[in-house]
Amino acid sequence: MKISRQAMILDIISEKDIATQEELSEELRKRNIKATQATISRDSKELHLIKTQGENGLYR
Amino acid sequence: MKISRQAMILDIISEKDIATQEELSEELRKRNIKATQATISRDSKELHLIKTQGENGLYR
DNA sequence: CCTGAATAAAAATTCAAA
DNA sequence: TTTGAATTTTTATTCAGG
Repeated sequence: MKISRQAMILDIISEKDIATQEELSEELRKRNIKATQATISRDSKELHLIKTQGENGLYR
Repeated sequence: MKISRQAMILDIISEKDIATQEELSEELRKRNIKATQATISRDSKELHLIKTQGENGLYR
């Protein structure tokens, strides 16, 4: 379900250093949520996530 | 020169809606500053620019 | 309306080279 | 140390389909 996946995404990036949507997909999978990069791209947009620049390029 | 190009980048994005590094390259060229996407990518990192998400995806 | 697979588009990086 | 050209990687979008 979309809402819970997006909530989980926010949870993940608040706890871990995530630099790509693929990494996010992997973390979701560990939590038994299956989502492709395409879906995460759409989620990122809806959640207004941004990739910080500078050394690491993490999602926030 | 790097410093003035980066200053110009900040100036451009404060005035115009810029969504891609190619657009930025074009705007620079209009101002007689030649820089490829690769260079702008590096500048973006140094300047800590971010792409906002949501409808437009502008640089800030 | 939501999603995945495939693809396109954009951004980051590598590899000379100045 | 900075850059461009080429390439790789990442992200956005298109195009079905559920």
